[in-house]
Amino acid sequence: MVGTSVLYQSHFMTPQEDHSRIPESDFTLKEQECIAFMKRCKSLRDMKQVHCQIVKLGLIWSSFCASNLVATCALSDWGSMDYACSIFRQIDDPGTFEYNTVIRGLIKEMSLVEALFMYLEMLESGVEPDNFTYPAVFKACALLRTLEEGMQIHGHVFKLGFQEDLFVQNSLINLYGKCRDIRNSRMVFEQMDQKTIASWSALVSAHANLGMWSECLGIFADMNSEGCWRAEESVLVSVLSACTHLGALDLGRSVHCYLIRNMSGLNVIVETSLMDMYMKCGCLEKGLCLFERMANKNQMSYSVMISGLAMHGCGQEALRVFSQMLEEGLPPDDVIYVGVLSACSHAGLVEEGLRCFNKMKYEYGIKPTIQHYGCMVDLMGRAGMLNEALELINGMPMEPNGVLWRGLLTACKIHSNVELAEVAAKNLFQLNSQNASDYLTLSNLYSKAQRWEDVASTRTRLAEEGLNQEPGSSSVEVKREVFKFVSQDKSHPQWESVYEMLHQMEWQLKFEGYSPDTSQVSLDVDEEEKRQRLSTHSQKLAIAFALIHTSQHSPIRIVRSVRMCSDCHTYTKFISTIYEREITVRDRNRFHHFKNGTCSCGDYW
DNA sequence: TTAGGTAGGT
Repeated sequence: MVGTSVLYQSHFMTPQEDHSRIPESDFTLKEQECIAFMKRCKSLRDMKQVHCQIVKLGLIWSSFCASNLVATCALSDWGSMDYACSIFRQIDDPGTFEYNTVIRGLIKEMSLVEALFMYLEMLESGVEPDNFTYPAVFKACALLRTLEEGMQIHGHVFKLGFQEDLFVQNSLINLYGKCRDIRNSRMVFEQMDQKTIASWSALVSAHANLGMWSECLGIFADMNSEGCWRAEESVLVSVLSACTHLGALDLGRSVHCYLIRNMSGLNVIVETSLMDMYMKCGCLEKGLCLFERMANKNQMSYSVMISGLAMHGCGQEALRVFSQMLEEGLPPDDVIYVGVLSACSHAGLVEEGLRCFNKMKYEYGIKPTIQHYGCMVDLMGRAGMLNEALELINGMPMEPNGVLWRGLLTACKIHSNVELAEVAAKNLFQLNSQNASDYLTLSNLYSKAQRWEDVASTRTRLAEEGLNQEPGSSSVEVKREVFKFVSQDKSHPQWESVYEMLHQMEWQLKFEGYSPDTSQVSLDVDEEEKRQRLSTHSQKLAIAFALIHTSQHSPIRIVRSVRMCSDCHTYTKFISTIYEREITVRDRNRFHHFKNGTCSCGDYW
């Protein structure tokens, strides 16, 4: 039974109107009419009118009507949880449906803890949950990332025997996924008799959330092989994200083809992920083309485009897109400014970068984060403003992290400044950096300065710390297969033909005027040994392999695990002319596009 | 008689 206090708050009825009980046998027809009216409500005001009618007709005594009233108020977009709860609280004997509705309503307005308390109240009141209760409760746990409570409630599911309900299982996959418990997420999935697109989707998202990109693609392949291949945008967006992170351009392209064939139009999220995938897989033109054709660009589409252009070294173009965004009235945020500042840094646009940094702080009131400072240290460092970069670090309102000191150390390497490099390295090592490459960078600097004793002591310290440098690698995609090479690699079955090819290439390079820059080899070995080591850097092996196995004029795409040495850079420029190939190299930070003897970075990287 | 899971892109 519902009391009357709330009802009289309505503007549409007065206390003197009678709402005496009508016989239950007359409920059905009038109930249906009231429910039909509820469904037509477009606002809380409409709802209050229907509510009055219900009271006037005496139907408020019908638990079906009262339940629907609570449900409509709790779950409609225009609804009000306060109103829904006030009706709910006046129901004498709320049952499972009423509790389920209120729990869902609370989750809808993100009152997640309250939703869990409502579930507890339900249990304490002796109202038995059903298979509709748990998907909602697990959703609350998933959003709160509360694994412990989620697991306890999973126990209730077993106790009540809902463990085989499809919706309960799907919500559990999601719960464990969100709580980073991938083992249990998979276990629930594997124990399911029947799997729907939502089950696959939840499992793909669980892996995507953890950055398990290869597994994500594996699940997607299983999903297809089990005949569950349907246009489900959310799954495809996760798959595109995996392609982006792994550089799996071919799969990304096939997802794009599928979307074009099967969808009447693409929404902004799908378009943005496609654009991101193309840009990060090296297809700048394709990304730009998608961007230009997008009907509705939002802040994130601009952000993806700006950071994509930054990675490709197109600083001016990134700044143009940024201005376009501001002209369209979209406000910049801190993430977009990371893209803008890194665009300036990669393209050597020092003045623009400094101007943007100040504008961000003073015009838009965005407080610089450590990422922004990282970009600025990079920007100044690359441009040779090493003391200014150090000053910026020292004046930061927060403690500098390893990324910043590493940025300064790399800049010192570029500009051969051993003194400042020692300052950067000292700070970096104090942060307990477990990165062997930092020691090697310092050692390379000492080697360039021919300070062999310091080279030896740095390498000894590296050994003492027990750090192993994972060898830098270059991967190349040939006929849909990825081949990975490390320096001086002879592990590939065809290594002899690769080395033969390298030999032939060297002749051509010599003829064209290339001479190896042996200063890039930081070992105290003779000149011949240095040349030999230099000629078998992983990138060169990957290029030789690609030249053997790909058709004439076809582009070569290489993914490096570490930054390119300047000799490999020069070498690749020569190769792009001699063999008339476009070569794209992606390292951790950016792309280099080699064509006709030049590189898109303009030799600034 | 009422309802539910997945929902993504920097």
